[in-house]
Amino acid sequence: MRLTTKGRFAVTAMIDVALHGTDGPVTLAAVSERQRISLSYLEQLFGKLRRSGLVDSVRGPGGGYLLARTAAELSVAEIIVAVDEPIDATQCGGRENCLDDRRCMTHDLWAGLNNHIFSFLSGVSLAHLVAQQQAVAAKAMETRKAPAGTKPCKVPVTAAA
Amino acid sequence: MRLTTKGRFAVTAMIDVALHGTDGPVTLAAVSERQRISLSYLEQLFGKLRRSGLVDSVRGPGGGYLLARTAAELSVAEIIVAVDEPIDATQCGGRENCLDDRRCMTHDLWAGLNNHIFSFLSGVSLAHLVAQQQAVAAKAMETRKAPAGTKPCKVPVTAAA
DNA sequence: GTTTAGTTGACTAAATTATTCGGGTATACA
DNA sequence: TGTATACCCGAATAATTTAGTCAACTAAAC
Repeated sequence: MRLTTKGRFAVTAMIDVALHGTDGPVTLAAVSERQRISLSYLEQLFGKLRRSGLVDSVRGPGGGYLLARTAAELSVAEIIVAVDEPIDATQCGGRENCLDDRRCMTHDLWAGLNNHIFSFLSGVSLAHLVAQQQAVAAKAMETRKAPAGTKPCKVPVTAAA
Repeated sequence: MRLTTKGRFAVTAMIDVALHGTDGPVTLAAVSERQRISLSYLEQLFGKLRRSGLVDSVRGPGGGYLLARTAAELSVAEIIVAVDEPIDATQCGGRENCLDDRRCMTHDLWAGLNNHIFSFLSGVSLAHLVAQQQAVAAKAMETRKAPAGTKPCKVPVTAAA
């Protein structure tokens, strides 16, 4: 389990698809413009997401990508695993020879920690993130009368379009 | 919160110090040999760990590094944060201008997820990892009579020196 | 049959990770 | 006082990953 910006891009894009895919496929061009992620990079990421069975693709005009399951059934862990390289995890696992004690210690140690993180992220669904975000947006709408400019980056009231 | 092999190296090295630092400082040369991590890389990592107050250093002959606190008081989260770059986290937070709705959505979204992961890893102490590993080692010792060679990478019985 | 949009692969640039090198400084010890 | 040990520091480098670009191709709608 690795956590980099690559996985973030993937999750962000998936949330975009979840939000905008309610009535038909979402084109990567649209995601690219909204999320400011390069189109070709998205193509790479969605190629992996598709091969992992997380999204379905529709070709031709009016086509695009759709979630293969509901947002509630798609976990953050799945998305990150799909786009991140298999990760050699522990240098000794398999091909590499096991040099000495400590090496193996590291192996088991990280395998255990990986499991923890993985199971944690498996419990976080796309729907959960969306709901959380919408709650923040709703809260921001109520406190809109607060002095403008206090915080440059704030969730706009039109977020959940 | 980022999770890469860099953080793993740091945690692995810290565990090595925890295990071998019971009676005096541990030299990076020893850690380097045991964990097969390049000495200079360790120096870089421990420079950060020291500046973050996670380890204390002793110079001169017989010197080395010691945990600044007990293993139970050192969390995995602290170690990873210490060695990983500050991480720009969200492209819009501060310097960057907030282009549109979605940009900010990503911001809050990841900030939330970061908090989750961070608090989770904050609950995992160095002592916890060591204990977990020793439990595995103890178990391996009992089942030592199993046919040799079934699993090339196994925790040796002499691990908890 | 033209346009839309996914599909694929190769190629490049930038960033990060990992390593190497070459010097320093503080301290124990003889 | 000298010398060896081991931390300390910064620069340079190689390898890998991330991010972006380009070009050609395929499937489907109209």
